[in-house]
Amino acid sequence: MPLNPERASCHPASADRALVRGLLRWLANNARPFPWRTAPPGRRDPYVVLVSEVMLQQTQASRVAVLLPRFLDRFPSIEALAAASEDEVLALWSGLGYYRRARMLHAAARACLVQYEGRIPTDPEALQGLPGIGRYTGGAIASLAFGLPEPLVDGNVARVLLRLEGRPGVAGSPEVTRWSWKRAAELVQAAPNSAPAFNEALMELGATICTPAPRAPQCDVCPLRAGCKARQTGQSVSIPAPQPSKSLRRIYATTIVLVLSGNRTVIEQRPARGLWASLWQAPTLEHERRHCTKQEAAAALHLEAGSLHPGPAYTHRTTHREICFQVWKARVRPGHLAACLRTVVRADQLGDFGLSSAQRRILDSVLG
DNA sequence: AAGCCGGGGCT
DNA sequence: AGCCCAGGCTT
Repeated sequence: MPLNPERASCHPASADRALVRGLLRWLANNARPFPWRTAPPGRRDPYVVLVSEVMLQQTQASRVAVLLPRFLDRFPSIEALAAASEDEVLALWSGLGYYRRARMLHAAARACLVQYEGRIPTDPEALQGLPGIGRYTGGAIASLAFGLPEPLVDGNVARVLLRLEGRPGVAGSPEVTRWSWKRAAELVQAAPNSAPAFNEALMELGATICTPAPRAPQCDVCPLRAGCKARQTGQSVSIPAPQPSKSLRRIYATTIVLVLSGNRTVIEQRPARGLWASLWQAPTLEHERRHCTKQEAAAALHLEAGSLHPGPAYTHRTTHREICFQVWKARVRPGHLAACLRTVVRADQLGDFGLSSAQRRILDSVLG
């Protein structure tokens, strides 16, 4: 008689408790110091947990470690964030990518003011009702800030759990997601009082020891190596299976950096939807198949073709786009600017605007 | 269920 | 240079 798969994956609570204990011992000596880890897990400032966890979505911790302090310095409280303009929030998010997160975080701060008297709710259901907060981020706030025994599963946790179990599956697939949350909930139930530290330990182990391909996991120093099925069967590297590759779209972008007296330049705002939505940039023309010609670029800005001088060229890659930038540079007098080019800023004011990394790099290189 | 949204680090 | 990682929302 075949085993019921649900029964076959059942774990004795005593084994789960031992696993939790092992991880907690390991975390005590191996947690990396990060700006959002200023208090023990379960007793952190909910606002700092909210901001850092939204930043950490799809973003490496080392990157967040650099940019979080600047953000918290400017917006030290949920009231300060709610009172800010969206433009300024985007400026402080510049360089982090996935800029919709910044808008939703801003909206979440305002929602907390309106609905919860400026407090961040403790209930996971209420948390998930806030913009930009899903199952993972809601669990992280409930657990790491409020100390509740809530499970949480991010990419690191899913990978660790899959390898422990020797369970194949494609990262991020619905089936893997379902199973990971169920397993994480079982483990949290095995030691509800230690849930926050346990959650953090699982994520930290995944980030530093049980690393994703192509980095080889450091199984020889893993606190869970004795009970890891993937290690026993030599499958650590092949679990989880890679996601099917996505198609890459190429875009040809022609950017014209206008230089005015006093080291000033002209910027424009991108459309509210799509790539780099609502962010600022030097005037840019985008095409599907080729760069526009020097004449086309000059005509679009009502300049003489002779006033354009070649600048740097480089390719900017994102997950599913390749943007080939061709840069032109033109010195112009303020009185000769076309009407559509009305936002003139000093080079040293560009930090006050939300710019993509690509535009930041272009403007920095041309304006010095 | 599938597609959209950046950026940086690894080998 | 090429390949990889990862939440939440929208459609």
